[in-house]
Amino acid sequence: MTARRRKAARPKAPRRRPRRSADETRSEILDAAQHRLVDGGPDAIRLQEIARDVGISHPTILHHFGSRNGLMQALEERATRALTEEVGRVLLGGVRAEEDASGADLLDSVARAMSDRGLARLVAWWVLNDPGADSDEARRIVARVVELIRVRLAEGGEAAGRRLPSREEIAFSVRLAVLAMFGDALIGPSLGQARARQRDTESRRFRAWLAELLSEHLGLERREPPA
Amino acid sequence: MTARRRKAARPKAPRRRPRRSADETRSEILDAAQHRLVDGGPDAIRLQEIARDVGISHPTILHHFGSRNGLMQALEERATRALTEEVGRVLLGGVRAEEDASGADLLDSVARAMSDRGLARLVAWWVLNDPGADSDEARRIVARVVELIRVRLAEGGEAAGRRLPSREEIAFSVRLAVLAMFGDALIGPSLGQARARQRDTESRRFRAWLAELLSEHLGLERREPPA
DNA sequence: GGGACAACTGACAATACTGTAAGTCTCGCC
DNA sequence: GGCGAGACTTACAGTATTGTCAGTTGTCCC
Repeated sequence: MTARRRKAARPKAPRRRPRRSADETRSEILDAAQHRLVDGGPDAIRLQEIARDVGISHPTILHHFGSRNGLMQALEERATRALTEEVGRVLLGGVRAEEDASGADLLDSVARAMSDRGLARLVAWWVLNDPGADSDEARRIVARVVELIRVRLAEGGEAAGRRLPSREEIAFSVRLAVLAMFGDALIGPSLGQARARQRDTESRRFRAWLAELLSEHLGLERREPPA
Repeated sequence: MTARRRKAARPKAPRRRPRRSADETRSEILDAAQHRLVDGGPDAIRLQEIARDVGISHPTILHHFGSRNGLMQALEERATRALTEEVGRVLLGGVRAEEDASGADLLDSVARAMSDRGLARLVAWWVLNDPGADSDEARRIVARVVELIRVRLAEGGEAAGRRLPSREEIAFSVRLAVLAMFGDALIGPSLGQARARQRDTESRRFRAWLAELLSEHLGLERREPPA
């Protein structure tokens, strides 16, 4: 009675299956996983459900990522890279391109990445799951941003003969901006005083206000492009 | 072969068991659950482990809370109440008691509640798990704080003949402070530029800096108590 | 064309977790 | 002292989820 422990998979309906490349599938799996993570909470990452979303069977996920943990790690890596690139793009692009990418636009970009693309939730999730985590990546980005701002302040300040804020002061400003956008994406709407309809407007006003506050504090207010 | 589906629990060693009151046990269970949630991540709430922490069997938890969900709900309720009380205590007490509870102390209190007691993590967890959540409680607290500050500004401002900031401006300031403390508790250390040893000092400096920034902006800087 | 490699699958195993049943023991109360 | 309520336990059921196995099929390359 113990024989035949396994039954072979039989070709039920040998339907022609279009096959994707490994990278393509991996990417789709990651997309689905991220989607679920972002709007379903941490418990929403079930291999079977992700598989269903993508239209594959769940062992395929294991085939590609080795284990559930492997999937999570891949997800984290990909998102970190995306975040880094986003920040780099926004900052380098935004700051250099136009003369006045002052404050508000920059904050808006970061805010969009944080909330629209679920970055804040992703980050929050990692932090919760891995309390001791300590991202050198983030530190490095902040450091770079601080230097960028310093350079810009030096350029603009010379002409006006203003005093240059200390590195710490700049670092604190950046930290504040990041924390505010991060927190805003998570709990901002619950803190707003406007009615539900106008939360978005309120958030935008808040960002503008913050940008103004910081520029003012750092002495970065170069307004009125030559009319 | 189908009889005797259940075996009665037999008195293995009729050890004298000291019995706690229901409230006591409930409270201990909640403590353990919160502890696990705060420093083990969202997946760390397992009935069996909580039961082990407390020194009871897991059905006892179900006996007291009905279901796992019931436990979570109770946890949320208790923490919300604690938060509300904390904020109220700090604000009403802190603002009224001494003349100069200005900014920094207040931020420190909130920060302590957020990080030491794991409130930030708790909140983050709820937000992640319940994306649509929208806390009226939080909104109400913010509103109350705004009014308090307004009153205080009006008192101090009359003498100095300063212009009173708009409600929105105050609201934004409060929002910023809350977001900053919330975010700081979660990802602050990963953003700091100091080496690991001095993160605490850096955080404190950051709070002081923020308090200064906000007081200045709101025109709340009444320094130098009569020497 | 044929062979190797890898994408992919269905069936199953193993495990872990929540929840239930039924009974024991303690305490407060009359 | 007896009794009822409820705190608490053991044993078990049910189910969901990750992971394994062995096999099939498409694709690339010679």
